[in-house]
Amino acid sequence: MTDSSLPPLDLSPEFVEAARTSKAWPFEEARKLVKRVEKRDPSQPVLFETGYGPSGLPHIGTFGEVARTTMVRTAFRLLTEDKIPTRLLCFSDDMDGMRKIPENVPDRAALEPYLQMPLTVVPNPFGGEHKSFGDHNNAMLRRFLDTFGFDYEFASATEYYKSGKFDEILLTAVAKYKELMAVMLPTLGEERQATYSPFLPISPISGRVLYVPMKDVNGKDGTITFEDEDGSDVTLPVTGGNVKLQWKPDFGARWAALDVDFEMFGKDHGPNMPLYDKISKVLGAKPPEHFVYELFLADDGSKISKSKGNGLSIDEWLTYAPTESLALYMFQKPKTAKKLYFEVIPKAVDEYFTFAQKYADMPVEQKLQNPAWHIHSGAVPAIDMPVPFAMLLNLVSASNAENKDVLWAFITRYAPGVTADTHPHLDALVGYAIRYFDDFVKPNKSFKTPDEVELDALKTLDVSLAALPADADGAVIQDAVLDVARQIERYQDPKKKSPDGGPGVSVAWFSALYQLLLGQEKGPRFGSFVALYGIAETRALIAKALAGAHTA
RNA sequence: GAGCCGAUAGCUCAGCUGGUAGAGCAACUGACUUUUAAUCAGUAGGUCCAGGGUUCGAACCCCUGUCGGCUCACCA
Repeated sequence: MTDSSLPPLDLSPEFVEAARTSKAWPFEEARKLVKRVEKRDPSQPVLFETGYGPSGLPHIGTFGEVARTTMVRTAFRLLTEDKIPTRLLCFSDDMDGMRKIPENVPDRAALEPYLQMPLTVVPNPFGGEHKSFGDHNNAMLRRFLDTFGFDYEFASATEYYKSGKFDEILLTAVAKYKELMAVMLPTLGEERQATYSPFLPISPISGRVLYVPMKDVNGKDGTITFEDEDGSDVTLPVTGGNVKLQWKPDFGARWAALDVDFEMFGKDHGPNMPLYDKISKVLGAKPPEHFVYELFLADDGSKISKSKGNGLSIDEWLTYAPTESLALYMFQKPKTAKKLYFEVIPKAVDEYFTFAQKYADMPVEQKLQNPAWHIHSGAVPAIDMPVPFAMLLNLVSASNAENKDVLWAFITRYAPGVTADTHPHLDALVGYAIRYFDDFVKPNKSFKTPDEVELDALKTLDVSLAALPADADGAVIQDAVLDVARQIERYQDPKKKSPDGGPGVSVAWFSALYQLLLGQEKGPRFGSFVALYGIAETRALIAKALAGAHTA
């Protein structure tokens, strides 16, 4: 991944000008960055970082963090007319010890001997090409990010530690051990204070990451001395991957070592921010600009927890809606706790397409406020979306559309000239709508078991449909359906009149059809439904109802 | 206990730099349908949490309070 894969940005003067005062939050953040680097050598890249704890799978928060960071990055590029290079580093803490065995791995017992060892030492429980569990998770992360086309560079903590990229900062940390401790100790409880160490040696004996007190810290030699697992004192150089830093110092040290300019994180890190900053300063760096975003809540306002299974996973979202809709959700109000549950999806989808459609006609100031600009890193595609997603979801259940063709038939009727070929984005939404139908509408269908009268009625209807030409239109079919009901007392309605003056047909007839054939209380206009759905297919529904197959 | 966020129509939320309150859904009415879905047109609905301040003017800015939520206090 290089800069060249970033989309080109419209850098015309009115855009740059508008960016300077734009209220959109990515610009607010980016302006802080501009100030930060204005006196700096402009050839030095501005580094954006996101962190990743590799003990779990990438999730919706991972997406949000990278997407939002990219939005700030794009805003920064526009503000600086793309004259200052930018990088986005996704840093994986894969040298952390495996503190517990994840739930979602095969043969958990096999991992037991590797507890507390760096994740890049733990064998990969999934087997396959990746050497370690850490490598596997890293690969998952990269595949995940690549799916969305993010521009980023991947970094592995293990690689950075072992290759010596952190040696200099580690030596500084040893030299400033006392200052580091002075920062850390007041934040800890008494018990923890007694054993705390910013350095976590990797035991040469067991290979585990040790949380042990330091017996000696030698700034001159760059070594630490501690009691290893067999009780003997061991002295190790802090460099070369022998020792890693404990979480909080690790954060600050990484910032200092890499000259990170910007990093955002969730509210759970918020209170630690000043601490990270202090560490970073002790180690001689200017801490990056940061941005604290809110966490998501489940629909009842409780926090999302994977074990509870509340809330919504990224897979669930992307099963029913395009990525852009999720990106929109991430763009909107990053600082307020938003509820994340299924019902927000259709709204996000429709809003996204509305924003994307309006984009071209907006004045520049509004373009930069338009979420679509941020979602697409400035390159907003031209989109025509004649049918809202919310309508598709209604339509899909109203029309019993089990496949795209049926749904498309209804759509083309509603919006003549609109087809899958002319509107590929809509076609994608149609696909999502069908999944929604399969997963939410279908399972909730409840078919009525036909009684005597209904059995007879269905048989008659079947015969009558069979007599129609295959290409009969909706009106003809509707008449045939009504004719069937006219002969049945239950479905006669004296208040209405048939064309020949006899009693009309009651709505009960159609309700019965929906309940018997579609498993729904309500349904489409029956004649036009059959025309679109197919006479043969409708007769198949009837056959099923007659056989009692629906209720089984 | 500390920090952050929120409180606007029945529900979910918009309200950008202060200028007579908006949308979607729900409700109701009607149109199209010889009857049913979608659709379309329309109607109704709000002391903008409370109190004070700044202002010609506050949902918006400042202060105080009330209520709700989340995060952190061990670990990443």
